[in-house]
Amino acid sequence: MISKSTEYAIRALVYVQLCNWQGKRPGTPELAKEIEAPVAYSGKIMQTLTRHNLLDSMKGRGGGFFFPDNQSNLTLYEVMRVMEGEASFHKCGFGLKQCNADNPCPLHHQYKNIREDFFNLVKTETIKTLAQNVASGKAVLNRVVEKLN
Amino acid sequence: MISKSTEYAIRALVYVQLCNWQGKRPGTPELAKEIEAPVAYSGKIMQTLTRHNLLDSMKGRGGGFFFPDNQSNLTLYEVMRVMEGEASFHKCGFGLKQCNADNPCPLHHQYKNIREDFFNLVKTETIKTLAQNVASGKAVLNRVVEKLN
DNA sequence: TTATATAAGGATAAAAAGGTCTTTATATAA
DNA sequence: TTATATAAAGACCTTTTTATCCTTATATAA
Repeated sequence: MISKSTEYAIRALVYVQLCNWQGKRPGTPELAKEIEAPVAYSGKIMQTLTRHNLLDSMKGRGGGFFFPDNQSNLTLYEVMRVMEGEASFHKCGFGLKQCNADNPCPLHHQYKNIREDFFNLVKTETIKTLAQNVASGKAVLNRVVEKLN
Repeated sequence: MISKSTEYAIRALVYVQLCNWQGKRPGTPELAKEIEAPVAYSGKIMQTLTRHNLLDSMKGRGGGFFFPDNQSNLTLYEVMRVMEGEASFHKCGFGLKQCNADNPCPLHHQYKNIREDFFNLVKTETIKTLAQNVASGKAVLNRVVEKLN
């Protein structure tokens, strides 16, 4: 449903947002460590994201990644579309090339609901909303955090 | 969400069910053609399914695939579990290794609902229910059927 | 200006998923 | 018994996804 690369991308962007809120611009090694992804591969993914203008970057000493005005209203949909393409949202759960109300696969109507719920979710949630969940301590970005008593 | 191999498997099983209802036991070439999948690869998939006893087969002339008593109450869950493993049902949408109510990823609660709906769907639908949709003309198995006026 | 830290880019490699080919075992029919 | 049709099995190949390595461009700091 969501590829590993897209997962890395979303986690990375959430981390960039968190850093930006603190006036910082993380670089690839820092960000890769935080999201527990390979450094070089994370670099490639960030490259894809900046090439598609999902965020900005600065080269050179002190450089890093950041959002314009340090705020991201990117939906997960936009991230996933850049990483996997629009088609990934519309595929038949049964694998048929042609599958619609007129020529439904045997699973069409039931699967349609789930696909729509998913679509709605990624169109609603943004990097910012996810980052807020982390900032407020309601969610975690990577490894399990020890709970205090 | 569902791999191509699992899609082939489900489509093949539905076709076997339809044939069985007509007192026939399809072989690999026939079945592969019907579900529009590569013959040799279909053979491999059928091998996996019979090895896990999701259906029976007969070698030799006049052989083919069939369900005991010509009826299948296999859920899609069981097919998918054999093809992709139990883990595929429980993965975090965000890619976290540890993700649960105590240590939720930022998408945990919203994604949980979708994953549960999907789980419920594959636990409910069976090869037989899908085959019934095709037999009654409410759904198609493969290519688009021309509609008569 | 020079050293250094960074993102970008290109080539390659490793792993996983999807797919092919050839041989073997087994059942049926002539 | 022999020929033939079939599933099973094993080795291999191809494509896609994930990942690595090395070089280049660019910004900052000393």
